[in-house]
Amino acid sequence: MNDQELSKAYDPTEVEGRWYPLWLERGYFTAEPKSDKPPFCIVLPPPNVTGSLHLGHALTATIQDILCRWKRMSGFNVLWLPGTDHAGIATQMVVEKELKKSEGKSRHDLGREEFLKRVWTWKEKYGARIGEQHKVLGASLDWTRERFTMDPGLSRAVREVFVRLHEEKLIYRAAKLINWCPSCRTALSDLEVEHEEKDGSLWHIRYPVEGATLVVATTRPETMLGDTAVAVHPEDERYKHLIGKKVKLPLVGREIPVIGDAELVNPEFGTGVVKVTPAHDFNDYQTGLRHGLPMISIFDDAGRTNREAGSYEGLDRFEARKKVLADLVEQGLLEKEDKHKLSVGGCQRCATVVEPRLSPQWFVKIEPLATPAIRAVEEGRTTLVPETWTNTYFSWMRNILDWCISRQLWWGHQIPAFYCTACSPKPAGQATGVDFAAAEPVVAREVPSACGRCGGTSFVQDPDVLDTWFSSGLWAFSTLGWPDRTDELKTFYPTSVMETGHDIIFFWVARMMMMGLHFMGDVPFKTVYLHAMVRDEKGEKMSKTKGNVIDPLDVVRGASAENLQPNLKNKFPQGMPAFGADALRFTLASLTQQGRDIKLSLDRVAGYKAFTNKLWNASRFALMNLGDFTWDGSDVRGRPLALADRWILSRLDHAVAKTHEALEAMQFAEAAGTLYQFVWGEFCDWYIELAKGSLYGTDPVAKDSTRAVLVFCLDRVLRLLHPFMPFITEEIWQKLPMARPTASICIAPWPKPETALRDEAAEAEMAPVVRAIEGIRTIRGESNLSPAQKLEAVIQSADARSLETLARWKHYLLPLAGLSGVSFSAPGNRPSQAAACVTGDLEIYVPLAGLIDFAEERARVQKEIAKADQEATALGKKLENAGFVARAPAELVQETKARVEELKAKRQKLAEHLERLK
RNA sequence: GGGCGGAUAGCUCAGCGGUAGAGCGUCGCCCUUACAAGGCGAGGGUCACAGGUUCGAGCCCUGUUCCGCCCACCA
Repeated sequence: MNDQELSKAYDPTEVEGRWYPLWLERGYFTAEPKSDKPPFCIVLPPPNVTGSLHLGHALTATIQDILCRWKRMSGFNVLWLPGTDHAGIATQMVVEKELKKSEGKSRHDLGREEFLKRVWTWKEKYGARIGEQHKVLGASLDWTRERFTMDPGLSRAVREVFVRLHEEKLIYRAAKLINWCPSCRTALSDLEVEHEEKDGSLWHIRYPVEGATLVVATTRPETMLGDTAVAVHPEDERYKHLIGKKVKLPLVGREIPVIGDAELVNPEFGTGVVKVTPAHDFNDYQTGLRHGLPMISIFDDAGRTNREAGSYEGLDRFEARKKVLADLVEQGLLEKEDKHKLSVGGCQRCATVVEPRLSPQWFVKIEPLATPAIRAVEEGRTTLVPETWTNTYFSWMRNILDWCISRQLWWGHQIPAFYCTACSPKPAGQATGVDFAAAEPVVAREVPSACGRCGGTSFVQDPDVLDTWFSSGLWAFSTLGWPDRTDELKTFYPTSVMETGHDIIFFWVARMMMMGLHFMGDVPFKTVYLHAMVRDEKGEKMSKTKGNVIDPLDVVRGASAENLQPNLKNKFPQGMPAFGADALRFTLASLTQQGRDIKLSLDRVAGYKAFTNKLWNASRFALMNLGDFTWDGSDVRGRPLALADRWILSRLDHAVAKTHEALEAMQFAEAAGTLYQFVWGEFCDWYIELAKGSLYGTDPVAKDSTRAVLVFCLDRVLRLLHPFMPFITEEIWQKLPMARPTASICIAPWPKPETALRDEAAEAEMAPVVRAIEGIRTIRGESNLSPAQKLEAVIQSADARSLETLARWKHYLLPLAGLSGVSFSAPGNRPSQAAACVTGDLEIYVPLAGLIDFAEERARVQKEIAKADQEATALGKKLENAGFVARAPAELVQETKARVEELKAKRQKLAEHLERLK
């Protein structure tokens, strides 16, 4: 049996590296395109290829792997499909940054083609790294079906969707006011703008109007260069007579009208007069449309003032603001500046203040797509878990605006719109090229062969690319082979569960719902499980700048001190130990409470690392004591079982049922907690200790029964734990001497509850045994007696059956309570010079003459009495309450009465004992 | 301005109508031949505050105060 022996301490680093390659080689994670088994499918939310995985990814991977491994063991044809997202703007930025750092070049120095080569190189490197990280975590992904959003197949799906939506007039091109990042120099969708409350000013500026002065209030004085009206409320008595008159715009000299607009103007706010800049503010834009105002763009794509700004041309937005204000002051037109809080929109990627800008872009007309997506959730075809997110989903979907999908970037799916170089308008001052803003494109799956207007055969493709989320929106079916009608698509669509973070409900979940319903005619997934955000132990968001990022791989493999972020370095000055993937996964599962942020505490990870060690050593104990026994898989109940055996089998079955129920309800913390409690609190703390009697004894039949139960319990508990801790469970499972139904625990059948294992009688019989042992242990502990000090106990009870049970299982009592002997008798004739404990119907006395200070024992007993009194008084009050007796369930009233009686008896016995201690 | 979470033991969190729980940390006694990453025992909470419903309330309702997040065009 030497080869079966385990090392004394569990070493995850040694074990975890071994199994994954084997699982892969044997194809356990490869889904069958067609199968008689029921399908279960999750598509992994594709991580961005920007860099490495963080703890949020580890959480996602853990939860999904728990579900997939559980379903796989439960007989499902599981497809968990991995992949990565090209993450347009984010990836382009990191590569640009690296290029700048390593070669001092910009992407423009390289040119589009060369730059894209660099991005692909980056993608290969980081895409592979992400794959490796998932393997380290044990994620049972089907790597034969790995996808990338810019794979040829997925790109084809993108073009197909674009063309079809265009044909359906759900994609259109228009010059509208859009969010523009002057730093990234691209359009952004509304979602990519993050609003933040900031301290600003409200400037009051005098605008001269025929014989009078209107004072406007603005937070952005520089935009006055593009003002095309001044608005007042049509009912405002102060100003209504001025509507229709002309204002002479200061600094510029342009004459602009005073208009009345009840929607834009709130007469209560500021001065009640609003300057209108339709080309640089969303409200003003709408106002401009309502009143047919001219729209003057005063900024270029870098956010600098253009020719329209006249003498202010060539200034950055914020310089322009300073200059405008200075000039206004000089001309005595600035009335005052008030402090003012305002919400400023910043670019999601670079935080630059977003500039609303008029620009020709591509849009998705979203309302026709949103309506079915709303209905699908209303009708319960897709359920959000926790369901509190349903309202969030609805409120966004019901107020949705058209989606700007074009980006002025290089990295991404280039828009399949083609411009005929022969008949398209040319940009001013240039002989060649196409004026994209003015030209009419042909939208097509491939480059057209000839121009429908002029017959020309030379085309240029729209240089813009699509919003990254456009392709991710197709992820649930593009990855399965759409637009081809593949077997995978037929088998696995709709997918079973979408598991992702609640921060991307709008970006991703909503878009997948819309695209899935539109192109597949069915929801993309039946359940959406939205997990919480992982934060550090103080509840702060992890970020590189804060230095509180925890790299999941460091947690798994350990890290030297110099490689740790500052906060971790403080915690682990000697470096961080390797906790192992199993411990990290178990921690994440244990902290996954629905609807709450996860504050990851490394102390907790350490606690679960200890748990893996506990499981390891419990198994080690079993292996050391199995001799040449091999469990043949036969029913353990066919053997003569001792009380402890029957009891642990019954408890195990409770754990099986509870774990299963918890997983069904996606209560991962509950499932993990159940298993933790069973393994540590019942199997290790009680069963193993009780089993030692027969294992070390001489009765071969009893010995083999215990051995069979040990193996049976371990087999089951390892299977239950496997979805949470894949590595250690496989390692131990392979070592158990038993007939294995499958070559790997990965595909071993998931344990089902078996009522035949339930044994209420055994659980009831165990109760007094446990109570007696705990009572004696308490006496020992409170008296500060060494465990080595063997004690004699006298146990008395009026209930002969209790005494009989205890006597029968005396060999359980002796070792666990540390007794040299025990005697049983009816109450009365109590030992003197003894410590006492009254528990249930049991009175336990431990003679301690010469061993303890009886003054302390008296104090202890008095405390016990006080405690009993306190509880009895509280319950007594309840019983005196007529309402309680009348209305509470009879059973409860009965229980309460019984408890009071018990407490009184206990008190009585303790008091009598106290008398004898004097 | 709307909406959603959260506030329970020193820390991280369970519990969501019937006598307050776990892990870690703390304090005792122990290197008892599975495990000192361990064993046994103990201490520790007016369950944010104020009302209400109920025989009974961390648990349900109302309001208040903090903390966090999301959405929203108020210049």
